[in-house]
Amino acid sequence: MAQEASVDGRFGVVSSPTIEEAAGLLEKLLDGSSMVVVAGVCSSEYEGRGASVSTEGDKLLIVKPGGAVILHGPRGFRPLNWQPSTSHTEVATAEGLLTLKFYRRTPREVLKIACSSVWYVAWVRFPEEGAFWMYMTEDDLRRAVALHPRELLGEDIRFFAEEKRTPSGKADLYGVDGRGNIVIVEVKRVRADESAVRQLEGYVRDYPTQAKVRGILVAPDISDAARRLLESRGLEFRRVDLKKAYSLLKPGRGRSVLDFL
Amino acid sequence: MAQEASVDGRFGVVSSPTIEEAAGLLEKLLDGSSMVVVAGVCSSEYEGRGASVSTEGDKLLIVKPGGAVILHGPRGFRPLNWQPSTSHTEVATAEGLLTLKFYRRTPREVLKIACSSVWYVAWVRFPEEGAFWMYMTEDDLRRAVALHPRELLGEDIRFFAEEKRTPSGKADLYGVDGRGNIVIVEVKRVRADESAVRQLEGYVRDYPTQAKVRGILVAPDISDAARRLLESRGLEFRRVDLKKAYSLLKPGRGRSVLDFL
DNA sequence: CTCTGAATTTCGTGC
DNA sequence: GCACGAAGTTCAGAG
Repeated sequence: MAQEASVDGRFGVVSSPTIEEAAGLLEKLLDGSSMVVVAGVCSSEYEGRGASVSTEGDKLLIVKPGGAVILHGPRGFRPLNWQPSTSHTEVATAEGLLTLKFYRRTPREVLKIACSSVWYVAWVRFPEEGAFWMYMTEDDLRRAVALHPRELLGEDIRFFAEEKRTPSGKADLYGVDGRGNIVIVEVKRVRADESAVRQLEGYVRDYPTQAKVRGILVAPDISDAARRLLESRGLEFRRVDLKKAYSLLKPGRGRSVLDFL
Repeated sequence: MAQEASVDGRFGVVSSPTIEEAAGLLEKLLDGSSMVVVAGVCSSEYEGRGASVSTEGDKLLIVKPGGAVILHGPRGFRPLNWQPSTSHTEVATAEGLLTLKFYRRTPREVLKIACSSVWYVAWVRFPEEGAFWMYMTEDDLRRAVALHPRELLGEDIRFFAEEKRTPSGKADLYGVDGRGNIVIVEVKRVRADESAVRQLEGYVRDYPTQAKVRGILVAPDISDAARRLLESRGLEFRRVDLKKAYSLLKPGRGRSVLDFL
């Protein structure tokens, strides 16, 4: 039998609901006003860009106001199934099962969940969103390199373009070195691999000139295979210290974020 | 004041706990035995490979038996913060806040969460994991192409290698066409973009022969820019019908999964 | 361990 | 809307 606890205006919890009670609750809750959690024993089916099936097991279903649907199993960081947004939702009961269907228009896909038991249904109404900031992104690193080439690359390069379109894609940085050579820089904030070299190779090849074009891969590290590929293509690698790069961007700021590294 | 509901062997819910009650509960629950959900008003801080901060807002914290930690805000599919696995967890109360710290060894990173209110704490003990299958992956498509080149590519190609290492990376398929040309195939299950062309270009260039090597990009679609790049490099594109490809793999099976597409 | 590439990748930005 | 590339990407498979 269902037991309710603390169902006020802000949030609510109902534990051990019957299938019918859960369906009735969700009918109301899945209107986009609430961040809803359903825990129970469920199976799932996804059809769309791919297809997947999961058999009965303990699952955690999260439905957010924006229409994001996330189904977690007991293990792993990634959800078993999901829908980044939903255009239509159906709640029903059939043969002792709570069935939920989440449809998406583009791309066309559907996620079906069937629960034989529901441990609890919990929700928070009109949840408030805090602010969120992220630091130490590739954008930050690229900006640091563009502003401080001498400190980070060991030479003076005057950069004149960022994120410029070429037939092969968008290159990070374009500049001219002390001898007047065109320099194309590809920046990675993680260890560079072969795909990074392929990117740089394409951008260098695309540059419309007969003159020598230098290609420099800038990253905190590079894999052996990537380095071999890079050298065979006549490209260069410059190791960059992330702490140094990020500290160059905000010289006055406290470095608490970096101390941990 | 805390209200408990249905705390039996399998799962439990406590709503409106005090900060101290929540801390006491989590102290016991975060031992790897349970799939735990905490809803409350929290802020977060992450430091490690990158760094991020979120201010107070309604959050949903999920901690799984394997040590995965996932912090969701009210919107979006992706969590604000996470830890794919945790090596050490700390629960404490300080100045009216519930503080949780999740540490990871490699890479070295830490996620700190501070909650001023806790709406509820809910858990499922020793959750059972169901089975999971995924269909219509790139592997499936590659196998279909390798087994049915005539139907899918419009010509007979005898494939003799898959996923072979080259200096530029690992190419999907190697074969010989009717005229004895080497053919390298790159398969994509989604629309092919420029990076797919760059992959193929590298593999073709790496093939150790003076003779002509054909490079074929096989995908359901290709972007305009990718097609231009592909053609400028003398490579080929073959459109493949995913339904057809997947049905070739399992001719006898029902096609319910594909009917939706 | 590292490396490589897929992923129902999602997400943001620019066109 | 498409397209391109980053992501604290995660994940699995191979070496």
